[in-house]
Amino acid sequence: MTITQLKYALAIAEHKNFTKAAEKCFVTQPTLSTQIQKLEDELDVVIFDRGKKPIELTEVGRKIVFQARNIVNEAERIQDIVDQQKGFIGGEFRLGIIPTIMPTLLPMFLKNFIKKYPKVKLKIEELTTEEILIRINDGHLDAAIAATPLESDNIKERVLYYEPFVAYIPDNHRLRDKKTIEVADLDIEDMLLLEDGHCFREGVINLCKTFKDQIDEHFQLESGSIETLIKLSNEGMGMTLLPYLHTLDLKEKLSSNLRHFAKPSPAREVSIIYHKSELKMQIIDAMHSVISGIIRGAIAFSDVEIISPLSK
Amino acid sequence: MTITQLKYALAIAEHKNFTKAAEKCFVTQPTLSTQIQKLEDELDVVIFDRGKKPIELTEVGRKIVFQARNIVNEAERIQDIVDQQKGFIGGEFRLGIIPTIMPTLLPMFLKNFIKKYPKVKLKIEELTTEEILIRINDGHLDAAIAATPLESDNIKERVLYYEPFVAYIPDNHRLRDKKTIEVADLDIEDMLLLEDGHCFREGVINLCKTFKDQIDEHFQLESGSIETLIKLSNEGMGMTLLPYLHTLDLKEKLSSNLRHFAKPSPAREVSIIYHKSELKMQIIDAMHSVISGIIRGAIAFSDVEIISPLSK
DNA sequence: ATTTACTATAGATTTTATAAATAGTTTTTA
DNA sequence: TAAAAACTATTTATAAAATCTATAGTAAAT
Repeated sequence: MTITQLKYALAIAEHKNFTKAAEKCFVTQPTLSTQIQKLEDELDVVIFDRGKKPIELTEVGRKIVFQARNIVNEAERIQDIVDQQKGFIGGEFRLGIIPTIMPTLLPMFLKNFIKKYPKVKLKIEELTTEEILIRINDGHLDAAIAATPLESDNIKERVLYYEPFVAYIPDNHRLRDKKTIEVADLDIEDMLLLEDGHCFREGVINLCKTFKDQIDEHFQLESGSIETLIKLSNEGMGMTLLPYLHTLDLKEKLSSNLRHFAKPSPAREVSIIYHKSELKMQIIDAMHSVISGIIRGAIAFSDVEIISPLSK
Repeated sequence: MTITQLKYALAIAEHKNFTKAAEKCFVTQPTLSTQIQKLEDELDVVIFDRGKKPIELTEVGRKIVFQARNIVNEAERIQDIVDQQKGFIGGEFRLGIIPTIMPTLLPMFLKNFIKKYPKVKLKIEELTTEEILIRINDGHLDAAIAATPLESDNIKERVLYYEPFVAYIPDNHRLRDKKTIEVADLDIEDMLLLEDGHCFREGVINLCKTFKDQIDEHFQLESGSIETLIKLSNEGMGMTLLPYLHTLDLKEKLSSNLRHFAKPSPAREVSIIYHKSELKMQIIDAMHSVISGIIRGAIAFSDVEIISPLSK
């Protein structure tokens, strides 16, 4: 049994296809066939049921592949140990970001990061929180940026910043003339909410949920949903709440519709999250420090005192 | 990086000597030299400091070897998964037993066990609890039988039985004429205690400790210390306490000196303990069931109601 | 029935692991 | 301090393996 064989088995289990898995492993298909056969012979069990199309794992195969994932992960940590020793920050780093954070945060930190850590090959993907959790667990993502807390097993969180919500209030809305908004002013009946807007806590959560299905259908299909939210609001569907960073690049005409909350402002917690194994921790640390620095700058321009809904 | 290379590194780290490690790995010394060099070249770090005699691990080498232990352990679990799937109970199984359990328990279950599970190659070693914990952690033991609870991290316990203590009271002792003994009758001043006799709990623990150093010097050096204890008792050094199973094969002359405790009798908890990774769990299960069965038989002949000091 | 989409097998080639012999080190001993 | 002992590293040869190319085999889809 070799680590290579286990990697091959993982690739086949993932793609359910020898040929595709071979490509991903940068070897030919017969190589996989023979290596998997050797592994099966050595263990004297059948791992893959080639009878079914697409290929399926046998019962014991599933257990073996699960364990193979552990072994390969642990093996990769050796390189991690070496990198840490050398103070080397580099290699491939796959980062997931949720849609409502992606467009505002990415332009802010990306240049900085690749300048500071040119040896890191960043692969960034826009994914939903749900997809992110799956991919961190199966090893397809090294880390992600998402709204927290998630309280997911196996996943650790490290807070990057708290992003206040800002009310967007169109013409003719009953709250239009208020200078600052109170949480108590909010009426769920005339408010458009983003899926991520579930962070109010103190009792608003349940109200949000009544809107959630509707929101999923209308906005969740594309990443630019916050733009859509603003347009719907402009067309009289109600007020809405925007994450603070999104309000920074609104056109002047639209930004006149913004109303900040009275302090303490409700906010969402944004964290970098990663597997508990803490693989590639140096890069995660690096990214944390870069983003924290950038955000400190962005917040400095604002007049918003950020208070987390989680802090007492 | 291969699993083989990691195993070689582990062997060298353990024996601090390429030549000895090579023997243990059943390869020649140049094989180890070249494989370790390949590993070091691939990772581009020095793992072993050959300058020192005996060989030492470098700082990063220590971390790598620690991680290698993980990887190799996880890799061995693949075979474990396969065995479990096949219902196969076999392979090498290294069991540690503490001195005061070894001579009585081993003859009782060994024949039974090897008859029922002939494919298991048992390697049994008599070790102190301390040595056992070290060896379970470093992977040199698969399991052990010891007095519990130990509350050691990384180690799980599964109770096999509760073994009552029986008082051994020589001629002319003040308790000689009592039919049954109470815990309250015990006077630490005239009692010889075995190191393992620290299981009284309810306040006796501290008293035992006053004797511990003395006991270490006199009896702990050899496994037959209980015999010595009886002899010392016979020579007027005081009464003593014996684990129940030891009293079963005392000569008739000596067994007349035994006095059972009034129920509930103080007892020691004896468990099979193993690493939390639960490697070779099928064999551990098998051993547990064999020993439990045997003990149920042995206890049936006794008139001793067994009540644990831990049960309320 | 034929094509398509795979996986398995065979034979050749390259790479790798290992052994045997030996050279090079350091430490111990006389 | 010279010789021996106790090691590890290097060299060369060999056996084993991993991999490739080409092709055969097999099941599903058309």
